[in-house]
This record gives sequence, C-alpha cells and structure tokens, in this order.
Amino acid sequence: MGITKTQHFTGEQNRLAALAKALGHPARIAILQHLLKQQACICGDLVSELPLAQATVSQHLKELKAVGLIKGTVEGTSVCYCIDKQNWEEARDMFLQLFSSPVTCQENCC
Amino acid sequence: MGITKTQHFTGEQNRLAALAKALGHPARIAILQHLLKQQACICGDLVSELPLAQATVSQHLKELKAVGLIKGTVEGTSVCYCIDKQNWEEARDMFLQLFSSPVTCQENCC
DNA sequence: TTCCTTTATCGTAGTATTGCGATGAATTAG
DNA sequence: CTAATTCATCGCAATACTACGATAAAGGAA
Repeated sequence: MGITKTQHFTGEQNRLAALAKALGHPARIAILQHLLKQQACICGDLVSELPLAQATVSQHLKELKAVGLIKGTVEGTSVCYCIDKQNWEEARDMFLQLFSSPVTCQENCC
Repeated sequence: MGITKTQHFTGEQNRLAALAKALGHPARIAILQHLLKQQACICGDLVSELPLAQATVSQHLKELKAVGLIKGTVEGTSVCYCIDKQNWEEARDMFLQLFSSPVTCQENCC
C-alpha cells in the first residue's frame, strides 16, 4: 500500500519515528548543524550554503518545521529560522532514552 | 527527481541521515525496543508482536540490517536477530554529538 | 506606483517506501 | 522420501519523498 499503519503503534513510537524521519536526510542534517553552529538565526543563507535549489531547501525547512525541530519568523523580506529549543530537547531526550538501554546481546549471541 | 544528492554532503551527514532514516518508522522503532528489552535474541516472535504481515516485518528487518543496527543468524529453521552492539553505539554517539550542541537561540530570537 | 528581493507554493517527473499475497529456499519432523 | 515450519524474496498497488522550474505573495527600494 504505502501508507504507514500509525494507529497500531504507541504515540511515543510514532513521535520518535517522525522525529527520526525528519532527520533522515543529509540536507536536513546539514540545515540543523548550520543552525546549531550559528549563534544567531539564519534565513536564506541556507540556500547558498546547500547544494540544492531554493524550492528544495524551502521544502526541507517546511518538514523540519512540521515536526517542530525549527521555527521561523518573518523579518521584513526574509525569514529567520532557528532551532526550537523545547522540541529539540524533547527530541534529544527521546533519542537518549532509546539509546540508554544496555545492549545485552553478546558476541556469541546469534 | 526523487534521488537524494548524497554526493554533495559529508560522509558523516550521510551516515547520520541513513541511521535516522532507518529509525524513521514506528515499526522499526518497535522492533528495536523489543530487541533491547529482551535479554536474549528474538526471531519470528517479532511478527506476532507487530501488527504487520510477515513479509512486511521481514522487509523492515532487512532495512535495519542494511544500516547495521541489527544482525541476524540462522538457527535451524528460524533466524535470530539482535542489536549489533558496535554499530548501535556508533549510532548513539552520532546522535549524542548532534544533540550535544548548545541551543543558543533565545525566546526573543526570531 | 513600479521594480526588485526573498520566500513559499504549485505542478511535474522520477524515484523510494510501505504493505501484502504469493512463491521460494532451507531446515526439521515424520 | 514427504510434509510442515520458518523466513526471504518477488511482484504488485498505493502512497510518499526528492528535486526543480515556474509562479505567486509580501515587503523594501526607487
């Protein structure tokens, strides 16, 4: 079919999957890394930073905004983007929790 | 087009994006959580645990194996899957590094 | 006002993903 | 050997993603 059966999974599983999916593209990783590196916020500089057309970058920004990892504010003609601190920390905590479980599987296991 | 321009990004960005993409589905999150919870490895129990057909689960397992997050070994008729400790820790470190940067953007920013 | 800049959105093409039934391969049971 | 079990793969249909050119919307400059 091609449509994910979200109903059958927990809200946490769906949320974490949505966050991971948003991180699942090198361009979006690059955008986030750039926003983290800059002390101030960035707008269309991202387009010149990335090897992608303006329309494509705008689309990636839209996806990151959709899951809440970034937020944007209009500043005159341009738009200022930055990390959404609250959701970013929520994401960090969810990934941290997933990876905090000890891996009990040994070498000889499997 | 529909093909990601991986050439223009760093190896790290592509690797992290690939790992994130693999985590970008609730079924795969559920699989990993189940493998983490079990002290021993699991095989086809996953199929009965998940609300998906056997073929679909097998496909998700294949993707997780492709990025190295899990590994499987044949044990008679069934296959034993478990977390690949080394790659799992690599993934944990990469996500940790991404989220370790301080978010400097303030409330009034943007 | 008109023009330019900046960003978002639309439309399209190509590709990838999701899901499943059907089938195939490998092992075990009898 | 045959039959059953377990899992992978194939093939298909439906949907989602990636990318970009073209266009639209909104503000600033002249």
